[in-house]
Amino acid sequence: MGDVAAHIGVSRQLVSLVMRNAPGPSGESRERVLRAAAELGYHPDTAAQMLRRGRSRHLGVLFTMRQPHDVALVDGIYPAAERLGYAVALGATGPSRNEQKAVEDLLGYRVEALILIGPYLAQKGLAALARQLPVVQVGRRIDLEGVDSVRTADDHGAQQAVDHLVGLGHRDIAHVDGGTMPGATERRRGYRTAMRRHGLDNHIRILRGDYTEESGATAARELLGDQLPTAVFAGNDRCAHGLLDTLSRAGRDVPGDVSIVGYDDSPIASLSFIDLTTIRQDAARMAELAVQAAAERLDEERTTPRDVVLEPTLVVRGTTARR
Amino acid sequence: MGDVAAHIGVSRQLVSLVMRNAPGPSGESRERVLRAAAELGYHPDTAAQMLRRGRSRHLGVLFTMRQPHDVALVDGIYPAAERLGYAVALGATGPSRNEQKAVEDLLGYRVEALILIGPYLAQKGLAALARQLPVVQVGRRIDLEGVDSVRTADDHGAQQAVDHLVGLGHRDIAHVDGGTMPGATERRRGYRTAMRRHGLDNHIRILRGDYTEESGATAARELLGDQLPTAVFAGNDRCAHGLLDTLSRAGRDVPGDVSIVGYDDSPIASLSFIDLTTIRQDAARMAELAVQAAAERLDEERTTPRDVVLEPTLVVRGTTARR
DNA sequence: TTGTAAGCGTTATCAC
DNA sequence: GTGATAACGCTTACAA
Repeated sequence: MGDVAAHIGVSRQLVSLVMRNAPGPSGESRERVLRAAAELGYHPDTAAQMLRRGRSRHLGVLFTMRQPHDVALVDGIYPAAERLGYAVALGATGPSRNEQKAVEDLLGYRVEALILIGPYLAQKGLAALARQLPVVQVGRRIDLEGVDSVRTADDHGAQQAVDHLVGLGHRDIAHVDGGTMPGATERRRGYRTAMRRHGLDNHIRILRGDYTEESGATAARELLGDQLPTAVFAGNDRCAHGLLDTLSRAGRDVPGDVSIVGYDDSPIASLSFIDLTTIRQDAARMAELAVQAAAERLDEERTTPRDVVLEPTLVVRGTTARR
Repeated sequence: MGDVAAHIGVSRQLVSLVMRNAPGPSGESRERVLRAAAELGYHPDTAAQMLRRGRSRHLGVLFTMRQPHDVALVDGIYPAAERLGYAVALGATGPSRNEQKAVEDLLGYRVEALILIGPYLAQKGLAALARQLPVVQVGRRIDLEGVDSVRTADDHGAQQAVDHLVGLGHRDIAHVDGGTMPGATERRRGYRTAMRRHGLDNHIRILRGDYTEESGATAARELLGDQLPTAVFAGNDRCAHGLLDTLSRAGRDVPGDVSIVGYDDSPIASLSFIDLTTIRQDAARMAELAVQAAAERLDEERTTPRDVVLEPTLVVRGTTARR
């Protein structure tokens, strides 16, 4: 910073004011400083800023890059955070890096709040975390002091899926669930509720799965070996994809023989050769609400937990048809 | 840090020594300090460390979360960096965040080198960047002062694909290329070379594509409407997937009617219902070499550019068969 | 092992 | 608008 100031013969604090565009400097000075900064390739040192300001104005985001829906969420978090004056620190988890480690790194950066996408932190660890800083869990409900959740009404989503299928004349509707994945319990519950509501109690059939293509494929094989339902509601789009491909390959026509509904409306759902009927979660909006929840705790001192629930919407494409 | 020291009645610098496990403190002190730190939920402030140390010991990683292969690279970078004493700062690019912005953020964190995965920074911007800090581009060749590249011998990979197909008796082999995506030029060249080497010059047939499923689907439709080759070498696995599904759906059997080879050996390739013959790029190794290249510039003062090239390997699965 | 002191790049607060 | 000065939390060097 000193270099920039020296280069155009002004004070360091003028440069400082301009760089964080604070009020004061005249338009002319602004321009001179910015030009000089660009010329010298100067960027303010974020670490020094954080230190001096006493706050980082950073939001930590924990994510796996595994689910397309999670990727969409991360995309949405950047602009939302920027609008509220926050920067984003990413912490990836994966085979070589567990949640614990990622969280510790983020705490080291003094992020002011944590947005958890996907990863399943144990309840105990979460509670401890939430005592240190606001935590927002995206995708599943958390009932803990200091933790907000932003999610989709997954039970409604599941009901929409079933209603849609029943409306098409299906009765024999199976569900490949998401096991312990975020939202899976609610989707399972919604499926059961809707089936009962339609008087299809004895058609309820739930296969264990998770949110991967392989679980869909496994379920498809099971259904083929047993008795094929006329429709399947999958735990998410990836699972639906596995179902779809495995059934097709086995000579079953989708949607001629079997209808399939996915969940998420991730990019794969709209691929021309998948063209999956699915339940849409609005990732951009969820990201926005997650950031907002964090900001409310940080800037408006909210302390009572919030559980923000969005309504999902049915997106009808080509994998469902009249029975 | 003062709190921790006060809490157990020791000096701040003892705590400092323990926290970064420097030699000196006795085993007993170590334990007491660590226990106290855990109890108080204390983590050293990374920003303050960076500032005082005068270096960040951070590697900036620019990535899109779009390609599975890129995700695998990010996974590999973490452990590799850790081994060499570096931390990782992630900069995601996507629809809402361009490379420019992501790079500036990383520079603000004073990352000591930049590892570029996937994103296609313009040559000019790259050259300017490389004057400020070491840059490692993963996935494609860059011939610039200050820029290293780590990539797979994509031309060899393409040749392996063609050789494999020719070995199975195929002659009419098309290639759906990756357009301007990283490595696509080399894969195209390798395809041409191998076809010529086998005397199949007049069977050379290249369809424009990119590294998405949709481009594979489009190419498949084109091939179906024109004249179906007996084998297709796709630009990458995602493209192969689009080809595979679209052809299957059109009633063509893979590999009965058409053989398909992908590229990357990403997770989708090994899905049971895709089971794609493909060319494997060793992402973990590439990540390691990328980190190593950066570390060499940083720790061993290497200044001459390096272009590290790995040999890919053919992975035979179920989408290729004797003609 | 401990204490003392300096300094990293920035921002904040003065008085000018 | 400038200039001087302190402070953020930590590491490092040196002496005790």
